[in-house]
Parts: sequence; structure tokens; C-alpha cells
Amino acid sequence: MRNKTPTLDDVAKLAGVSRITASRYFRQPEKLRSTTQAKVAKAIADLGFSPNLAASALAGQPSKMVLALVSALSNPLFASLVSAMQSKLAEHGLHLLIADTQYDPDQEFQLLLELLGRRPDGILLSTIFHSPKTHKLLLQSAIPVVEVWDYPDSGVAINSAVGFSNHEIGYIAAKHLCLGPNPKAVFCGANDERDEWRWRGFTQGCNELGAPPPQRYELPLLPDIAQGKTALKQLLANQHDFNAIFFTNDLPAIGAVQLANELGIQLPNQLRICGFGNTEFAAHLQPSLSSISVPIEQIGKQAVSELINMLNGKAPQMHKLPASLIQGQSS
Amino acid sequence: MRNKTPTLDDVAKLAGVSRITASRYFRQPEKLRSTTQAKVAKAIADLGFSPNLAASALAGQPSKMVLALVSALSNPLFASLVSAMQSKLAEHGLHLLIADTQYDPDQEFQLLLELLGRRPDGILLSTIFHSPKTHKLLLQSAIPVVEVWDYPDSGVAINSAVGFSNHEIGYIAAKHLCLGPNPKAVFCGANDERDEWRWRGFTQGCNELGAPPPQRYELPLLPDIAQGKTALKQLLANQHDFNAIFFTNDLPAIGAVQLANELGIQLPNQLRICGFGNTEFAAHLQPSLSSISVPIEQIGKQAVSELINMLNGKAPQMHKLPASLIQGQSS
DNA sequence: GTGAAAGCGCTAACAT
DNA sequence: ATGTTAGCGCTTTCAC
Repeated sequence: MRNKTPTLDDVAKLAGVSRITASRYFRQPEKLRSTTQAKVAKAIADLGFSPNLAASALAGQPSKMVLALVSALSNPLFASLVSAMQSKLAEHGLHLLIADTQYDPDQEFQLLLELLGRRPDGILLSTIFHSPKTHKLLLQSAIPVVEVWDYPDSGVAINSAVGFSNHEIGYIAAKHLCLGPNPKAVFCGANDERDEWRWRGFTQGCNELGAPPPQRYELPLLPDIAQGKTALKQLLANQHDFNAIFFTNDLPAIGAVQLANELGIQLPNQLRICGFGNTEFAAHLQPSLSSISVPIEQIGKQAVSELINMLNGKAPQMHKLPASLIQGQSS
Repeated sequence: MRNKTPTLDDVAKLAGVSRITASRYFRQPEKLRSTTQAKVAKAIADLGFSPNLAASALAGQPSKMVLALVSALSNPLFASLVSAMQSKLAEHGLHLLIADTQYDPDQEFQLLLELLGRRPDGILLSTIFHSPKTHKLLLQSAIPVVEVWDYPDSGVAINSAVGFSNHEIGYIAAKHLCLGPNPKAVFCGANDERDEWRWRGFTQGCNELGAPPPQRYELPLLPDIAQGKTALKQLLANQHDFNAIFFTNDLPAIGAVQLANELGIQLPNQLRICGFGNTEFAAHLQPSLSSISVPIEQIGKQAVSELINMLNGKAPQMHKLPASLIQGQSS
């Protein structure tokens, strides 16, 4: 028969000290005589004791848990983000509670409602687009929130935000694609708020270079490679006049490059293509894909730093991190 | 000034009932008169109350948390796995606590030690290779463990395992690559236990087809595209005689396909290449990459099902899920 | 440097 | 159908 999980009392008894002394071993070991420390340490090891963090939390300690809500865990870009956040959190002894909102604001709200019951010390939200209910819930919970990934071009954040500007991304793409002579650009993106900002940046960039207003082609919400082929095919079929395409995701951009290859369209001479995300793959395409790159790791780590600052009582700060063009052969 | 987080007592007071009645609203609402239910519901809404799960756990309820330890969160394959597990867990009201072991058994042990303090109801371990310390710790913790991803070809599991057989993967690859006339195969894999099993399956497959014993070329632990180019380059430089290569990961396989293209090596006539993982990318290469595919989503979901079965008292079961060859043009 | 008492927010067991 | 009592495992005073 297996014994039940040992408690601090068991440790104390075995070590011949009081419970509170055993407790202090973890939080203020310097207060214990070294001989006492040794006794307690031995008891802990003998019992295989690990303190019940739920009880600590109840007794007033911070929960040492951070909640991360992510739009799509399976998206490799978000996976990198989560990975970066996790490792930084681990350095500070914080545990990561994670959930996938599947791009659904209602689900985000529901998950949040549930997970708030864990009393996390802080919250990392991997997108900046929330329902008003979520916004309100978060504010009244009074838990520090860092919105990660996008930087809110609207300027409005719950507490703090760390990320890249969608507007800037569109802008950079336009400035790059419209450099050649007689530029006629197409914007291929989804119909969501995020790509709306990129679209605005894109049109602004085209404008500033004196290029004609860009066309817009709508992509599904969840990007994949095949969409890029379809998009290019349709654009060609519709006899649109264009010589540059910005895809708001590398996957469809890759598809477009491949279709261009198949059709014998010369990149970048006849057509310039640029993607977003700087997938490992992009550099290995033939021709290699130009892509707007975003410092994912840095965003993740800095978001955690910002959160920790807030936990230490500092005032929330906004951090806009720079995106940059990785020049490939496709543009 | 903000009020502190409301408790069940606050709810009870506001609703004019006792604390336990308010508590039952969550767990056994059917026991409450509907008028009482309404009163409590209103109080909860008015206060924005969400029950403190740490307190519930302390009072004897299951923690409703599941711990997942993953080798590398940033690896897209694991990201898909985690995503699948998370959504299945969510269906059952279980929250996911996650950590990244970075392929390091010592770190795995340390993380486990810490995270056991959360008293998770179950544990999902995304690899089957652990240090003996970890093994012991897990056994004495008496928390149900499902090892996910690989199926232990050794037959030994902590409690239960859900995954594909590495041996089978090597075997399938060999059977496929050695089908042509006069096969001379190379195995490109890392120097770890996982690829050791694949190697054994691979040699067995070659054997059974009467092919000569395969050569082995060692790849770094963390795969990338460039490694495949290097590998093929070196194999060619060393004037080894071979006409088929199995890469234990799609990334280097992709690199090899690309180098073959550059060098004008005809795939699959002069050289047959097969990878592992069936990355989205594989199908879109030119020529498309053959790859051993593994049902990642299914593994994740079934692992969670198995865990839930164990939580319900069922005896642990082993589940070996089939891998399959996705035929491309590269072999 | 160590300990005793009280309490964190909840629930199980036993009333009524 | 609802309430009372006791206690989960820890930490916070406040003593010594």
C-alpha cells in the first residue's frame, strides 16, 4: 500500500523541528542554523517531499503561475513565441499555464473566466484583439496583463503590450515592393483586424512612393501553401495588371513562388513576391523568398520581462519592436 | 481603491444563503431550489466571482491540471502535438501546465520536481527517454503518467504510452527505399536512443530485402535544412557508393533534395530520398519529398483519452499507432 | 533561531 | 433543500 503524499508536518516530525521551521527552510533558509538546515534537508529528501503550491498560494504566497492565451498553438510562429516565453519564465521560477483560443474571442473569454480561478500572477495574451467582455474581465481582475505579438497600432492596450506593428509591416512591404519602375502591387491578406492594419500600412507605403493604389485579394483566416497558388492563379486569370504581391504570411507566398516557377514567370523581373514570418523554409526556396521578419524570441522574452517588471510594481510600458525585411531572390 | 477578490462567503452573504449552498451551486446545482440558484447566480455575476481553484484543490478536489513536459516547444511537430492535447484536455475541463525540457534529462527531472508541487492530476511526457531519477520520482508520485510521441520499443513504460514505433519507422523506410534494383542505402540520423531504434528497424528492413547492410551517417541532435546539404555533400565527397538515403527528419531531407537539384542528380532515378515527419512543406518541394508520416493529432488526442481513462480508474494501456509512408517524387 | 496560534478559501461529512 | 463543523497544507503574525 502506498502512503499519501508527505506534508510539511511529516518533514517537521522526521526532522524533529516544528512545521514552521521546515517551512522556512524553503523561503528563508538563512534564518536556520546550518545543523537545522541539514536535518530538514535530509527529511525532505527521505520523504521525497515537494511543497504543495496550492496551499502556499492559499496562505498568501503568489501563485507563481503565469497564464498564456494563444491564438493557435499549432502555428509554428506562436510555438516559437511560447517556447521563448516559457524559457524566460522558467528562469524566474514561474510556471506556465497555457490555452489555445483558436482565434475565437468567445472562447478566449470562456477560457479566461475558468483560468482566472487559478489566480495567476500575470497574464500573457498572444493577440491584441479581444471582445469587450474580455477587456472588462481583465481590467477588473487586476492581474497584470501583457499583450504579446502584435503591437496595438490603435494605441490602446489593457496594461502593456510588446510586439511588432502591423501597420509598419505593411508599410515596409510596400516600400520594398514598390521600389522598381512602374510598380503595381497586390495585397494578399485575410479579412481580420490584424491584416486590416497591414493593409493600411501597405497603402500608405504605396502612396508615399507615388505608386497607384494597391489591389487587395482576400485569403482565408488560416494560411497554407496551396492558398498562394490559388491566389496567383486567380489574379492571373482575372487579367489584373500587377507586378508585385505581398502575402501577409509566408505559406501562401511560398505557394505563389512555386506556381510562378511552374508557369515560367521570372522572379523578380516579371513579378516580385514578399511574404511575412521569415519561416526557416523561406531562405531555402528556389528562388529564395523575401520575407518580413519579426523578432519572435525577443518579443517573447521581453514580454515576460515586462510582466515581471509589473509584478515588481513598475508601471506598465509599451514596447514596439522593429520588423525588418529579409531580402531574398523573389523580389 | 479596488476591493479584494471576492470569495464564496461574499457570494453567500450577498445571496442571503450559507457558504456551502453557494459552493453547491457549482458542483451540485440540481440540489438547489431554483429560486436559490437564481439568487446565487446573481450574486456571482454581480461580484464577478470565480472560485479559487487552489482552495478547491486543497479541500480535496482534483487539481484539474495536467502537466505536459515537452522536449522542444518550438519544434513544429511538438507544437502540433501540444495543440492537439490541449484541445482535448479543454473538452474535459482540464488545464494544461507546460514546460520545455530542451531535450535535457536533468532539466526534465528538475522541472518535474518543481511542478509536482502543483499536484497535477496527470502527466503527459513527450518523450520516452528519461533518467532513472525521473523514472523513480514519477513512480513514487503515483500520478498517472502517459508517455506520448514515441512508443517504447523496449516495451517498458512508466504507466502507459501512446505513440509510434521508432523501430517501425526505420523498417518502413528501409522497405521502401530498398525496393529498387541493387539498393545501397544510407541512414542519416542523430546519435540518440530514438534514432538508435530507427537504425535497428532500418537495418532489419534492409536485411529482409537482401540488401547490403546500410551505411550510417551522423546528424546533429537538432535538425535543420542545411545539415542535409552538408550530409549529401560529404557522402558524395567520400565516394561512398549509395543510391538511397533515409533522413530521420524532414528538414535535412529537404536540404538534400535541394542540393541534388543543384547538382543535377536525378531523383529518384540516381538517388532516392525519404524523410520523416511529413512537414507541410514536403509535399510542395520539387520534386516532392517522400516522408514517413505519423498521426500527430491522433497521438495527442489518444494520449489524453488514455490519461482520462486512468484518472477514471482504468488500468493503463499501451497504444502503438501506425506510421505510414507518404509517397513523393523523391523516391 | 525557533515555535504556537490563527487563518487563507474551499469542501466532505454530518446534521437539521 | 440548506446549514454547521472540521480540516485540507501552508504562511503569517506574534511570542519566546
